[in-house]
Amino acid sequence: MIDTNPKKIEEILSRGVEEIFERESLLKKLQSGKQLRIKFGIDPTGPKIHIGRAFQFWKLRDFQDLGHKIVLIIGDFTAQIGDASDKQAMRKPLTEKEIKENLKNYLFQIDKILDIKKVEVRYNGEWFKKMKVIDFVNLQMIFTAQQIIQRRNFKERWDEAKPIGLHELDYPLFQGYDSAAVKSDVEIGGSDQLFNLQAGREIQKFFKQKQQDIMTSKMLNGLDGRKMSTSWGNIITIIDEPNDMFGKVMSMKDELIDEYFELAARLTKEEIFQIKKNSDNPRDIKARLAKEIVKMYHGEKKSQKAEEEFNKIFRNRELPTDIPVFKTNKKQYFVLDLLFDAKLAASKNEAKRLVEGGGVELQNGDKKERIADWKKEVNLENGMIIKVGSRKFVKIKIK
RNA sequence: GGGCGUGUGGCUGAGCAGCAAAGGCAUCAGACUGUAAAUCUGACGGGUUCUACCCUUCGCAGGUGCAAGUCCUGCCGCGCCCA
Repeated sequence: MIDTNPKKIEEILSRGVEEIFERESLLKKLQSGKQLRIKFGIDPTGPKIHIGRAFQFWKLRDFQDLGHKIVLIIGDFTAQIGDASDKQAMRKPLTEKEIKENLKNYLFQIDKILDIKKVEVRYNGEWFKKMKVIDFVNLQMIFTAQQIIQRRNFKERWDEAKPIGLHELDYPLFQGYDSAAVKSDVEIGGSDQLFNLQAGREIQKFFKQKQQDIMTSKMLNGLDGRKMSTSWGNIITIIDEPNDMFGKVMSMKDELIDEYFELAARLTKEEIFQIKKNSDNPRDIKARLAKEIVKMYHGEKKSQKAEEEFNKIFRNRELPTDIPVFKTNKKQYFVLDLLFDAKLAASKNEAKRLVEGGGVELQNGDKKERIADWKKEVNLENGMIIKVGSRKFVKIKIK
């Protein structure tokens, strides 16, 4: 029932892995043939899972495929606190309503990667909501203030005199206590989670449990090479539309290709080697990577289509398959009003800029006309296409 | 409770009383191409009768100036230090 194939185990312990404590112990556990409890905690803080985080779920999937038990901790309680990992500033606590909403979306997305029916899903409110204050204080006694504060991102904020919420210091305790509550054998997380994962080991020790082994994964950088972050807009989420997903991969920096092959795709080393052998043009390698990533979340067919669509629009500069339609009953239109009304520009000033920059083109059949004068009034015809930049199109429909 | 400091456009961060407000990042357009990459160029609050004019912005509310992001007063938020 438990797969102990050495090759698979080796893959699990190496691919995309940053650190393991204790490696020997974990290896033995995996070889033992016993079913392990693999803990993974998520705070339903944002609505979407990006492909960087998805890597960790794929890692869990590997464990699941070997027959181990995935214990997914939903931090409905801790989400109200806010983890300090990876944060330079305090995080706003979420309301219960937001948490519920996020959670629903989360499970739907996780199901794309894990077999959710086989996962043990636990909410940490289950134990925290009834924890007594005295028990919590006891938990705090396991650590000294120095131990907690020395953690890098606390230290940095401390040194820079930036605010650190007192409650934030408790976060590692809560996450660590989760491990004791579910008696986990292994916990995985991002490399920014190392501190929290280790707290789990300490707390398990305190409760005289066997200490979990911990594994941290490498962090996938965003498309521009900076840290992935929703606010940077450099992420790909696993529910992005196929075309979007494909395009985003194509737009990433060339230097990131290897990283994405390792963390965002599931191809074997041999396959990757082959791809690189076939072409040394980054465009082609990226296209191959993009296709693979889209396939993981949308399947072979849609992935194929996304590639065709991409080539159509950007390589051959043709029109996309689906063009939004702008319905109107006016046949004469001032360009600025047209762009504004068709939502191709957020304001008339912006429309003006676009025209002045030479980014606006009208297409009617084979006739193409670049609009250079923003005062111009144009005659509309059914089926006419307005093109703004290289990727915004609108088709005119006259009522 | 006391002292000091701080609050600027999507973010960051300058700003001597005459600025729609430097720089950086992000964004958008153009050229180029291997692509929505890199590089270069330009734009980047809104509106209009459009090389000009008008309106709205620099935590909030008042005040002094012909003129205030810039000075004064009072609030509010945030930070540090002392208690």
